Amino acid sequence: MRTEHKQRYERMVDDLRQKKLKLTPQRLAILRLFCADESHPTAQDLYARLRTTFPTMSFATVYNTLDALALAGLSSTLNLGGESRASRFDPNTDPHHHAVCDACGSITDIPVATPAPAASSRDAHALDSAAPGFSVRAVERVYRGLCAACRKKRLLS
Amino acid sequence: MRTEHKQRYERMVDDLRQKKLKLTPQRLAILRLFCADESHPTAQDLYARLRTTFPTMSFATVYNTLDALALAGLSSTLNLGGESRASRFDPNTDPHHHAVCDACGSITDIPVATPAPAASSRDAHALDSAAPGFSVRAVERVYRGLCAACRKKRLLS
DNA sequence: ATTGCGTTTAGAACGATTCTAATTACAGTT
DNA sequence: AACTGTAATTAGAATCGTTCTAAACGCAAT
Repeated sequence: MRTEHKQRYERMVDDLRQKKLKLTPQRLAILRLFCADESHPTAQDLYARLRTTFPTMSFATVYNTLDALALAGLSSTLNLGGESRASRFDPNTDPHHHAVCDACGSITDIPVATPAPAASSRDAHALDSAAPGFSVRAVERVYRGLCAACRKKRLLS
Repeated sequence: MRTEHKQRYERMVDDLRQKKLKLTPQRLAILRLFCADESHPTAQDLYARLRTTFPTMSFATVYNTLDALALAGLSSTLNLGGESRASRFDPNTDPHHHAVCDACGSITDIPVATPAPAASSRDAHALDSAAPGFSVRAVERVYRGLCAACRKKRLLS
């Protein structure tokens, strides 16, 4: 786990270096926080935590850095609606789905189960019938429901 | 097709009546536009078209009406990111997925292919391993890529 | 040490949505 | 058909998340 985060961090730093982008202390701090964060934080979340060590940090810097990572394919941006309309940022580049809790908004990564060929061929057919000529680049799946903790709370009340 | 839209409209009107909500001319106009619109319009889209017949229509009215429908389960709200961050509204209550064009932002409904039991059991297992105790209410799937028209344009340039 | 250009900063601007307080008008009652 | 309670509409302000701006700054190549 810890090593996985470290690898993420190193891939991110390497990418900035390769692209001749500057390794500013602000950027490195953002990367360090972000690559170890499984909670799919908002820009606000990161900003708030960064301000404790960089009192002058600006929102633009957070967004700029996250944009650079997304452009490099080292992170992605999730728009899942719900209470807050804020984007959630995801440093996990392995193929995965998301389980989103209706009550608390928590997001959990779900590794993809390699699909049965029969199922995927049926899906491909449905897609081609409804949207002929559409070329798929990526498929996203979101499970909506209640996480274990919120389900428990709901049963009590 | 036409009858399908009419049925949607009637379900919407019936629901408002049952809930003792008032059938104002503004609401009826919104329903008429919306239930026949396959383009997954934004609130802006609807507002702009409604203003031609209701020059005094307010945004709040559009949002209020769409909220009422969503609450009744007669429509849903899509947050798909992309260029504009505006929500897209969907009057189709049949189970379906969405194909979203990266270039033009168009959204196409894809009816669900009934999944192979083997595949869905594998998915359930992956979900339960990664998010134990999560109770699923709904599953959303989004295909990202290029629609036929945008793919064609891209090949030419 | 110098210097060029990418970065950061604070704050303004922006787009989408929600809220507010005052006005209007539906629909049930007489 | 007039009356009335209450929900709905309106214009505009407020809010939230995000992007832009122009000036100051500082990394890294020389």
